[in-house]
Parts: sequence; structure tokens; C-alpha cells
Amino acid sequence: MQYDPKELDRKWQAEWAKKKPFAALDNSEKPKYYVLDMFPYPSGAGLHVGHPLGYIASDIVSRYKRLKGFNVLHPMGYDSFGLPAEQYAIQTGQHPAKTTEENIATYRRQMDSIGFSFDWDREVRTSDPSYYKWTQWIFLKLYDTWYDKAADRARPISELTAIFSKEGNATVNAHCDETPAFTANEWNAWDDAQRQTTLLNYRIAYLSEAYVNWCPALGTVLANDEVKDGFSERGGHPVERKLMMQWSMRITAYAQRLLDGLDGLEWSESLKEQQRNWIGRSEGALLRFKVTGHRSQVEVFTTRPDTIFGVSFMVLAPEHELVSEITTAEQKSEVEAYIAKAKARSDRDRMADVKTVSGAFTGAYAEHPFTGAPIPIWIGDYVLAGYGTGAVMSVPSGDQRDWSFARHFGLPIPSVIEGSELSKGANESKEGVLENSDFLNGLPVKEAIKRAIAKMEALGIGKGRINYRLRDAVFGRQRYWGEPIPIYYKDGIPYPIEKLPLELPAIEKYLPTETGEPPLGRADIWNWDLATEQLVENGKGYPIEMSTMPGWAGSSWYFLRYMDPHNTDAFASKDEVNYWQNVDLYVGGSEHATGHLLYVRFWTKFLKDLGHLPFDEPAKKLVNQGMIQGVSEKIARYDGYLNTIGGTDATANFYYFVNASNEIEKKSIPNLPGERHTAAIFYSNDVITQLRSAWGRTYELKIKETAKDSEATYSSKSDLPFRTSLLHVPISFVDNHVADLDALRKDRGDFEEGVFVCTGGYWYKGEFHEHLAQGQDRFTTLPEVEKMSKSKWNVVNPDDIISKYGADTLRLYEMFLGPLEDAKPWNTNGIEGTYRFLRKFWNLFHAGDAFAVSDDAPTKAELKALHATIRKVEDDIEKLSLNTSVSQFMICVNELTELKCNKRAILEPLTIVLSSFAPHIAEELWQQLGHTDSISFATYPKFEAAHLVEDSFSYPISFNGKTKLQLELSTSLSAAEVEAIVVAHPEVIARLEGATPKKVIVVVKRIVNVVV
RNA sequence: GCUCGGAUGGUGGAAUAGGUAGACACGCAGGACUUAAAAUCCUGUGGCCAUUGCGGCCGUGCGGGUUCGAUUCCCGCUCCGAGUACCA
Repeated sequence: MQYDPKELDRKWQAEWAKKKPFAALDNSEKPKYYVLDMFPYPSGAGLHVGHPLGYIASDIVSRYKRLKGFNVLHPMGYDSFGLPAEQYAIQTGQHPAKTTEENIATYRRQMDSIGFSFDWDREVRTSDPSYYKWTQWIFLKLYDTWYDKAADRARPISELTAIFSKEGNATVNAHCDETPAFTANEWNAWDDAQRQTTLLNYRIAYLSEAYVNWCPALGTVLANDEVKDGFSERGGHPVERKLMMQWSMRITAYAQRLLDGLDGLEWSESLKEQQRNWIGRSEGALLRFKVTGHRSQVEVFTTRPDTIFGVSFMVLAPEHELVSEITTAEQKSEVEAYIAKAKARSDRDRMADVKTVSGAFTGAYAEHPFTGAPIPIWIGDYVLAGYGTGAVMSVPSGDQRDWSFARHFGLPIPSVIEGSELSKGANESKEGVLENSDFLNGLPVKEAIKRAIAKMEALGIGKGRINYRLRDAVFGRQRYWGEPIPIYYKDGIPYPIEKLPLELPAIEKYLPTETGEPPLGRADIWNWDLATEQLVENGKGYPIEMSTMPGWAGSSWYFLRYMDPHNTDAFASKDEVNYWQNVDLYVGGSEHATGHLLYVRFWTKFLKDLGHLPFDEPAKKLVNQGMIQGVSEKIARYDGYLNTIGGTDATANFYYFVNASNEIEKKSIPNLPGERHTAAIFYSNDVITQLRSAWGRTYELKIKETAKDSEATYSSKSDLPFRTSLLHVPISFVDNHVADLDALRKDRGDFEEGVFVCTGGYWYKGEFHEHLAQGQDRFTTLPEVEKMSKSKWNVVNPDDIISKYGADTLRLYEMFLGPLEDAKPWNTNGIEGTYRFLRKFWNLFHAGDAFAVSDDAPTKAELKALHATIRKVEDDIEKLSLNTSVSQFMICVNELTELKCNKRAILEPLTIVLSSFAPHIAEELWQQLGHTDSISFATYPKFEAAHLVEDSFSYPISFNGKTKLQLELSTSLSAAEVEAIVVAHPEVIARLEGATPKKVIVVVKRIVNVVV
């Protein structure tokens, strides 16, 4: 029997689908282990080779843990609400549910073909009403909760209203919006509308008017983590700031807990650091400055209250609410002009241009809280409205931005730290001693900060304050394909819809309405009838919220649903939650660091606060698999002789260069006459997918594979007028007729060269000519590593690998590429090696076509090979160092092949160890070994150290740390005995040339070092 | 700018706890088998020098340090990658 991976894949995948050996048990005495992958958004493109990397790793762990006796929960599902399906729906009119369904089918087929051991009976889809019923339920809990800072946890609103009716809000220490004080009597006298309006200031899910990231092209608002450099993360459309009524989540209430919780997590340091930076805690003081001649005060946040005597001016953000109030008549026009200018600048421009200093003087002055000195108040766009209080006390001697501003506008720069050199820039160091600072003089900075805050608090002008960069998360999206927010409005006041799920209504078109409402504004039946708790025709009930939830809503709790996916009474039963607890190993991409991974922690802590969970972190251990990048071959040089009909026109020789930003740079070739043309070729692996010329023509090319003189033409699905496909040709073929090519060869060893024959045409001197040249045009490409993406023509599909080598080879090879967490370009260079390994493994069991395993007793060498592997693989899986496990398997099989080992006592346990990596071949051989049950029910073999004990060890003998010879000595010898043998050894004596060693270091079973 | 990673042969990458640098694999070169090719197998493969023999020297981005001994620890650089950015 020959190793036939395709047949084994088919056979065992069918068997697993039928017998479900990977089902997690609901009521088990076994210890649990929860291995979770980040579930995918099912895009139309399907999986590429990068996606399965993490899934393969987690699958290996899952299968291993089962062998180790754990009840393993290893589920998979789909994050199936989202923008692309909706965009596609807008273009085609197809319901997003339909395309989503189709995409899921593709994903499922591809995942099955890799042989993952998911428990598919637990699949979840965030767009399924039976799932989002609970997303909506959690939303209502968030709506019905406030954050008690005193108790440091979320509490039901009912407990808040109870306090209000007894004591008003004076005693409440809540994380909330600014709310005027009221008494119990006032509260009790209010009508419901007024109470509800007030409560919105306290609710964790709340409606408020706020500046949001508005993306006009997408017609929706976006959360901060969905905006990158002023553009939407999806689609890359410009984003602007807009004041809107919006649902938000008071995640800021959890800022400190989200920060503290990181310490106990086994997540990568870089990921924890990203979250820490995103939360952005800074300690300092909040203090108020009186504005001369006004009742209003300017409040500022500073991390350096010690530099208070270095304040020489203040700057407000242009949007600051006090600007219009305090600006003097003389300065009014200047200030207004500046505000107008600042508004016109997009965030993008503002960010790109951080060097330019700009601002305007308001004409107003504040009073220094200690000296009473007048401090001019300016506005400037380097102060952000959204951070701190939107105003700063400027200390030009201690802050570079303040320093630049002061320099630009000729404001004073008083020194407050001894020895500051202020002619070239500010002194931002936190080391140093205060000067010119009244009661702070002579104190070191850290001490002065404490003293300053104490004094401010004593005088009642300020207080110590911790500020966070983290913003509340905008929750509403003006989209169709998301969870409806279960809220109706009565006189503009929001109320919850308790009857869930509130299902997404059908609509005709998926665009916003003509009046600018979200797509749900197109639904005819989107009113709520209170009496019947039913949807009713618009106008017959209360209008329902038209925005939907963001993509991160469904993914913020999905790990809980897997525990009990079919429960209709709760998101998951208490029993299941208590048994499975949180995720033991979570595998996914680091791009979710400040989005999903923050939100899921937030919701977990929230649900813990309400008593629904016994833990407050979703995942104990998290591993980020590195991105598998694609390699795009880009033309670095192209030499073409453009032949016209009837003759060769060598004057059209041209040359171009594709630079790093994928732009084509024209380069002229000295001493060669003619017009210069440019072109770019994109291809993946062996096939060029596209040739675009700079003059707008795309060529179809017929390729000559010159080495074998066979012709190959590739057709394409593209609707481009001409189409290109190329094969590599051996470098030796290329007649390098242009001198620069040699320079290129020297610079880079990784280029490819080829020749193509063009049967398309080209534009020359304004005329189109059919191209008849054969084998004349030459190109040189350089590979460039970039993200694998459809638009870059560099996607490698796992299906191709599987159909050629089978799933086990793909699994092993992806692990063998390198450390799981490293980013690495995809290449198939080594795939033959892993395939060869599997065949060698198979051959251990077979003699010719016959299964031939003997029951003879194993030798010591065979046992050693086996047990070294048992231990190494076990250690490696715990560390997720899976590339070295694959190496170990190769070493072991090489040794067993050498030993001609075909013994059951060795091969059977080895098959179990390998089964988590290469399950198909393992199942087959397990069956051939006579087992009827799936190998996933086997037990991981026990490592026995005795088999690795050696009688002798080959000591490396080094002189001054440099190894010179080996001595085979018994391992039972003591250090002193080894030393005695070594110094008496003739070769050692010869090397010493009569000298006496100063010292001999012996580390038993490791090394001997003779110091001369 | 700041934060966090990283730098080892032609390539991907190994190297418990400071203890034989380069495991394993690819590629390449030579050989066997074959009409031929594929597949398979064998041998070699960090660099330089010597190869009539043993061998010798250098070598983990660069410069220092600690140590009997440093890819590993410490100090100072260079370069690359990722994240983040007027955050007061």
C-alpha cells in the first residue's frame, strides 16, 4: 500500500464527521481544557494559507490535550455580521444573509479539508437571531447598569434609583457624565422623562451627544480602533469628526481594571503593552485657573503640577466651550478666523502637519493660582478637545510643544528646573531640582509633584487626578447588517425592548434613506407596540432605534456561547460556565489588540460584576500567530525590443524600475536611443497574473519555457483586454545585454529573470502595433514581501497545497515554517521535505505494499529515539514551539529508518504522538495496527527517563573555551575523576606542550575546560 | 519622537539553566539506480587557508565589559520590523 494522502483525507474526514470523536462532553469528570481560535469573518475570498496557521496550532494543542485526558472544548464559529457583506448587498441587491451563508459554506469546506478537530455541534454565528438575542440581552444589561466607583463594580440601575429617591445624587460616587446635584425630593418630584434623561448620564450603555468619527463614504460612525490615520480601517475612506446623538459604552469606567488585569495574564508582552498604551493612564493633577473678569474658570490637566511656577501662558483647544465667552472684542476677528481655519483642516492634515505652530490670542488673562500673575490665554490646535479638559497650562521650559509655541509667538520661557538649557528646547526630564518656584524651591521633581498637589488640594484649587487616554466606545452604527439595538423612543426618550430577539427587518435597499437616516429607516414595520410587544407598522407605535450594533458586539462574548450554544433560557447555563470557566488558550491575530481583545475583557468584567460569571478575564493565555505574508514578484527591470511588423525597431529599447512604494520610476539607459516605456508585472508563484503598462495597455503573453522549449499559454478570467502569464525561466538563458543587470546581480541574490513572448500589442509613438516579437523581451523581478491580499495578486490558497500533498503535509509544513508568533513570507521551498517525512513514516509500517509491523521487543536505541520524541514533543506543545516538534519527528523517523525499526512497541506510541500534528495518516496507521476506535481516544504515551540514560558521554575538551577534542568517558565518573583522566590523557599533554594547566573546569556530562 | 520586538550559513530556522554554534529542512554540488525523466538512496555543504596527512585561523549586526567559557548576561551603538503619536 502506497501512502495516498488524498484518499486518507477523504476517508478520515468523512469518518470524523460521522462519529464526532471531538465532541466536548457536557457533564464530565475529566479536567477541562478550553482552546479557542478567533472566529473568522467569512469574507468572499475564502481562506488563504495564512488563516489556518493559528487554527493548526490550536488544533494540535486540542488533540494533544485530549490524548492527555482532558475534556477539550475546541469550537469554531463565524463573526458573520459586518461591512463587506453589506457593501456587496448595496452593489448587488442580494441579502447579506445569503452571501454570508455562501461564504460560510466555503470556509467550512476549507476548514474541513485541513482536518480540524472542531466540535461543530457548537458552532455559533453572530448574525443568527438565536445568538444575537443574547447580544441584545447583554446590551440591555449594560443599559440597565451603572458603575459604582466606591464599590468598583457595575450595579443595577434599580439600586441607583433607590439611592436617588432617598438621598439624591450627592452621595453617589459613580462613573458618569457631569450631572448637576439634585436632592431626593427633586428626584421624587420629577416625571419619568426627566428621570430617564438623568439616568442616561449613569448607564453603562448610554445615549449622548458627542463628537464621533463619521465616515461619509460608509455612511456610519466608527470607533477609535476602527480608524487608522484618519481613514477607515475597512475600505480606507476619509473620516471626519462630527457631533451626533450616539449610543456609547462607558468602557472608561473599567480603565483601571482593564489595566490591572493585564498583569495576571499570560499574553505576549507586546500585546499587553499595546493595551496599556491604548488605555493610556497618566497621573497628575486637575486644577482650575480663574479667568480675570469672568466667572468661568479654565480647568486643566497636567502631569507636571510641580512646574506650576513655570506657566507663562495657557492654550485652549479651538473647540473649547469658553473660547467665545472670554475672547475680547479686539481679538474676536482673529480668533474666529483661526477657528474657521482649524475647522477646515481635516484631522488628517492636522496630524500630518505637526511641525507648524499656529494659534491665536484671545485677549483674556487667567490668574496664576499662587502668584496671581496674569497669564495670557491663547487657542491653538495642538491642544486636543478630546483629551483631558481640552486646555493646558503651558510650561514652555518643561514641554517641547509649549516651548515651540512660546518661541513662535515670543512668549517668555521661565526656567523652573535648575540648570535647564532652554535655548534649543524644553527640559522634559523628570530628574532635577526646582528653582524659581516659591515653596517648591530645592525639591526634586518627584517630591515637588506631591507637594504641589497637596498644596492645591489644601487651597481647593485643584486635586490629584488620574487621566486615561481611553475613550468611551461608540456603539451605534448607521448600518443594516448588524444586531438591532433593542430600544424604542417615547417622546425622544429611549426605553428598552425586553422581548428578544428583536429581529432585523427585511428592507428593499441597503443604502441610507434620502433623509439621511440609517438603512433601517427603510423598514416599513419598525415601530414597537407596548401593549402587544410586537413590531407594528410605522406610525402605529413607538419608533425603534435605527442604528445597529458594531462588529465587536457579537465577538465580545462568543467564547461564552460555545459552552452552551443551544440554551434558550440564558446565554449559557451557570453549570456550564462554572465548569468551562475562561479560555485556557486563545489563538488569534495581534491586529485585535486594541479592539476585540479590549472589548471582550470589558464585557467579561461587566458580566462578572452582575454575577453571571465566576471569572473576570476571558482568556488566561493568548498567543498571536504571526502573519503569513505573500511574496509579490515585482519587475525591477525590463528590457524590451519592440518589434514592429516588418522589422525590428531596436530604438525602442526601454528600461524601468518599480520602487518600494510600487510606483514606476523611469530610468534612462545611457547610450541607447529611443522612447522609454514603463510597465509593471504582478505575479504569484510561477504564474504572472498581470502585466500593466504605463500607457494603459495590458498584455496577453505567450510564454516560452525555454529550458524545455515547450510553450505554455495561460488564459485568465480577467476581463482586461489583454492578459499576461509568465513562467520563470532559468537565469542562464538570459542574455544579459544590458550592463546594469550585472550590478543588480551583485546587489541582490534573490531576483528572477525571464523572457516572454508578446502576442498582444503595444503603443509606440501614438500608434498601436501588433507585437510579433518572440523571445526578445526580457524582464527581471525582485520579490517583495507584503501582506497576503487579493488585490496584490499574491494569495496562496491552501486548497492547492492540499490537493497536491494532502492536509497532513500542509499542517506539518505550516508549523515547520518557523516560530508560531513570527511573521513569515509564504514559500513552498521546504514543503517537499515534510511530504517526504510523512512517506518515510508510512514506510516504517510497510514493506513494499504490505503492512509489516512486528511484535519483537524493541532495542535500547529504538526506545531512546521514541522517548526522546515523547518528551520533546510534550515540552514543545506546552511552549507552542511546534516547529521544533516537527524537527524532532523527522529526527526520530530518520533514526528509526536507519535502525530498520518496524516494531509495534515503538511505532504505536509514536503514531499517537504524531496524531495531533498529522491526524489523517495517524488514524489510518492506527487502524492498520488493529484499533477500531479513533486515535483521539488513545492515551499519550508516558515518558520514561530511563530510556535516555547513557553509560558514557563524549566530553568536549576545550582549551581556554575552545573545543579541541572529544573524550568518551563514563557518565558515572565524578568531576575529579574526569579531571584526572583528562590531564593524564596523552593528547591533552601534547597540547599543553609541557605547560601546567592553571585550572581545569569540569561540568559533569557537559564539558571540560582546560585553562592554560 | 516614544513603546515593544528582532538581527545566527545561499534560504527557513535550531541551540534546557552561560557549557561542542549552525539541529531539522530547503537549496546546491558530486555519485548510485534508470534508455531517459520522475521518485528514491548515498556523500559533501559557515568562511578563509592547507589539503600528501593530521589540521590551522576566523565566525551568531557593530564596539566594549563580566566569566574558565557569551548567540545567551551587562553597557554603548547601527540597522530592520511592529504598534503608537501634538495625550499636556
